[in-house]
Amino acid sequence: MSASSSHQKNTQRERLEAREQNILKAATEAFSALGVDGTTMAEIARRADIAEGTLYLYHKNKQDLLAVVVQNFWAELTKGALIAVDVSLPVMTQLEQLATYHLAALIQQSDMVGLTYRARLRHGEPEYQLPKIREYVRVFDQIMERGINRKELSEAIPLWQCRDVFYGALEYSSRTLLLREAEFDPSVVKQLLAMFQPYTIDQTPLIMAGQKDTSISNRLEKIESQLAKLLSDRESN
Amino acid sequence: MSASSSHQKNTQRERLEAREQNILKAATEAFSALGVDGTTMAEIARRADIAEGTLYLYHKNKQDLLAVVVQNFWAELTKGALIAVDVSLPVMTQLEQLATYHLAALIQQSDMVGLTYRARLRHGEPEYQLPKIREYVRVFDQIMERGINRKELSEAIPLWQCRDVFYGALEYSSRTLLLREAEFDPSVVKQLLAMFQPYTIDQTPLIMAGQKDTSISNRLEKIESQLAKLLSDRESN
DNA sequence: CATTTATTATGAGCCTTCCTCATTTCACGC
DNA sequence: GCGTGAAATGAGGAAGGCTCATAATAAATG
Repeated sequence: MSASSSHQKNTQRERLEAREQNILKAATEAFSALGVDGTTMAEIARRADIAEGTLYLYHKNKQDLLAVVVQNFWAELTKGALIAVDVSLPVMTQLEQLATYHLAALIQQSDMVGLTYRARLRHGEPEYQLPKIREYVRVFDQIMERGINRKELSEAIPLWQCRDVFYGALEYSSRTLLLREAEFDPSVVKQLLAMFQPYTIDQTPLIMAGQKDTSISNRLEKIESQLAKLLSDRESN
Repeated sequence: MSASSSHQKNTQRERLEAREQNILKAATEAFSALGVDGTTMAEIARRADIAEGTLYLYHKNKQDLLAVVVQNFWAELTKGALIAVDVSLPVMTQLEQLATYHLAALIQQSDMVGLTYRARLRHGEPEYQLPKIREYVRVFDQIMERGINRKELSEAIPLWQCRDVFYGALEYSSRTLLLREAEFDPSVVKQLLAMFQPYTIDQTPLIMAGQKDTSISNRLEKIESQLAKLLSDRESN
């Protein structure tokens, strides 16, 4: 089966693989454009240029096909996130990169968020979580672990709660921005990261000394960032 | 019902109202237990003890019925939230009450979260937001406004971003807790509120008096110098 | 090449579900 | 009672998910 060079163009397996990709692409575009309920299996078949029955050779049913589409999306997102994050930088910068990447992706491909909620609903429903999403979430966890190892983050940081704040806030923010038909807004990321400041271990000895009153130092940080923002805004005018 | 002794039991309007409530209850229970796709109009009609066609005298279609169910849920939640929050207490305490109430509700009625996502999908889809949810969200906004008025919160607080962090984090946290089959966890609320600390204006005179703390004045000086630098840079352009 | 065998593709048709509408039942005033 | 308008009904149309008997194609064999 290896010496298939004599055959026409592709080995059977390759043709099947290509067909599979074709179906995935057709389904993704259809679901994205028309929604789950608005998309019929006939429509997907038409877009993939195959018969309706053929779909069922590749996917058990519509729900299964949707799950594959969604999983594929998150797998691609994971690849992009790993590229967007530069591990050589301070972890707070890495978090900023991830947050920026994530928010931009949610805004740009907002349909996929809805499809993801839909794909989770398996009919035997312990609210199953898709494996590829787990992998994506791990990108955040890895950054945090790195932060702890490098002593840039407190060991006492409540990891999973921070994760929920991070992703939860970004998803809601993306929805707000879309609702207002606004563009990507970097201040969202800024504000969010500012909230994680209390968990950072400042590297400069100056701050180490002032660590006793976090409330005040946070307020100052707030002023600093706002000031910076105001100034940059003025500059752009 | 006592005064209308001449009539059988109820006036027609009351009977219709009761019927409406019956349908709402039947639909809510069915959707909640079986999911949207798992619930047929026939099943709802059966539970409400009416004919299938009758459903369509009260609701345009299945999607519309779902929307009514979901809206009703959020309206009830709003009532509960207003009771749960004691406006005489400090705003941070009010926020804690709201967060606790919200998280508990999401955990206890997690089905409704899924139904809500489903109800949002109108087929002419600018990702419409349900009015009753808007009202619910206002509970948070009112607390924040109160905080600003009472000088317990900074005026510079980015309201909508805080709102997204608040609700986004709580929804994600509820999902995490459910996934682990864990109970309500008060530490989630604690951690979340801690992240809002930077926006609070401390009321104790202690801090007011300690304003000449060197650490603070040092950092203020730094801000001043940065500001001066930025301004001079700007001038030179 | 010819023939057999295995794999892959097809689409007519079944079944379920949403929804409509012609018909029937009911409530109420006269 | 009786007529009128409102409310309720359920049979049936329409549409979509999915199956399966059949056809086409590729691989294996002589």
